[in-house]
Amino acid sequence: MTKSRGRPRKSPTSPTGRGAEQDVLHAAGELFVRHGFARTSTRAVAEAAGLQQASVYHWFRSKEDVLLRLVLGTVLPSRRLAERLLPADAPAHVKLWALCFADTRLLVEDPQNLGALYFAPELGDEGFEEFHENRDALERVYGTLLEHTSGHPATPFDAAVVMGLVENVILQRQRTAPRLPGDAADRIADAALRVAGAPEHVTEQTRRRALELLAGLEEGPDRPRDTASA
Amino acid sequence: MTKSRGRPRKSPTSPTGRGAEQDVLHAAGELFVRHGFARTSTRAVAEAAGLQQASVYHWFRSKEDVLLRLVLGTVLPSRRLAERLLPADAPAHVKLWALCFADTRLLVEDPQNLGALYFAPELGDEGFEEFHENRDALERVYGTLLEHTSGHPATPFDAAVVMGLVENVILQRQRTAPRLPGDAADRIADAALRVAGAPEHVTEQTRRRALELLAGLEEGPDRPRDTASA
DNA sequence: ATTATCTATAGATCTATAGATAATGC
DNA sequence: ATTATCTATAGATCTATAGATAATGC
Repeated sequence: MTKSRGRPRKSPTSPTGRGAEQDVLHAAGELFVRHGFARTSTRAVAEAAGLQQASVYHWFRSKEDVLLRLVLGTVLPSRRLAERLLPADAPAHVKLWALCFADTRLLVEDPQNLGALYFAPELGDEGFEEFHENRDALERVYGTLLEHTSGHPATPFDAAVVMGLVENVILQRQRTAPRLPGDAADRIADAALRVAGAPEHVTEQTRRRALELLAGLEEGPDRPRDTASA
Repeated sequence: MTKSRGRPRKSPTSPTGRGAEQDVLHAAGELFVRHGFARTSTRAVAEAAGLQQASVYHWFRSKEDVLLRLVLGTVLPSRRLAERLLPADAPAHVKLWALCFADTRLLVEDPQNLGALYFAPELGDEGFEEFHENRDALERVYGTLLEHTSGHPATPFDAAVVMGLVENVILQRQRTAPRLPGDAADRIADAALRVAGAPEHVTEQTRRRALELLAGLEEGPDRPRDTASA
């Protein structure tokens, strides 16, 4: 634990314990999801992060920049997962089930439900192109796996319907009462195969093979083992 | 065409031709959907409606009141449709297909895509209880028809998945490129039956019977024929 | 010297209300 | 008298910048 660099904060504890930048992202995530981006002031973010309002601008160029960082942090893991699944050596229906399952699980297990920010109208503004490129790439993977699963050409509409099945859990989490069952990810992935016209593949075998595939990916190529690097 | 009552407007033409209240609702719908509720000022609404900012408050108690009117105007037709379909004399799978089809069509054919307002974080504020009651009632009808179609108990999660399939077209409409095929409503309703575990009912016969059922409802009970009432 | 924070504030909003005004209705 | 509009504005924001300050690094 090295001593911190600049002037000390008035309230000297970092809420996340991981520095001011993370404090701001964490506070903003919570407030943007709960109240919406436009209605959350930089003052409210700073206060929740244990800083003065102006200090946010040492770490971020604008309020929009904070939002961009949050949505990129949410869509990038989904995209990486999808693009590592796509070339895997397994039947298309197993890969589609695995993608829906793992992507749903990412959304369900995010403590802040940051996926809710995907629906912010501000994402239509200039400066969010990088987010949309990544989301579009993810949607194309859904389309490709859907096509290979169903055996028919899949339109962007079809891909969006399946991906919408997954993203639907974001909206369910936002409702007041807790609605998501513990096996939500399995059930969304099952539903995706049914929508894809492959209900005969909704089996224990598909689920088992998909989970094995995902387990393999986690220690697979491009993802070096988490060896304790002293 | 009677003469108008109060002081004349500075710009004397009503954009909708249906009076100031409708002008405000139409302008607000357009702007709230495009830019979001929080980022749309009452000044912008008034200008698009051909009024001065303060005149909005002759017709609405607050900006939130405008939003409430818009979302009620969108969810109420869906709820009415659902509750007239529910007791109809037809198999559950036909009624479920009909509900998904008709509800999707309402969303797809709304010129302003007002369904986008369902996702506004402001709907979580106090004062929107009436909206949520109506949306919840609609969701319960989805759940009941799903249960009767699949033959299994349906959880709130299951109902929300099917209703989410329908509402997904709202989000697809918001994306830049036009993605919705002409038969989007049919395809969503087909997908709903597949998710419900009844792919064997995705047939021309189901579609035909559902369309007949809907045609019957339009002139059926509680909906007096649109006779020219001079 | 560098860094991260702080204080202070400019300038631009934005919502809702108060009260005046210009029509029609009776 | 009633209605629907208008003008003007109070009071409360909100974002981003300027510049001071209090640490550590060398």
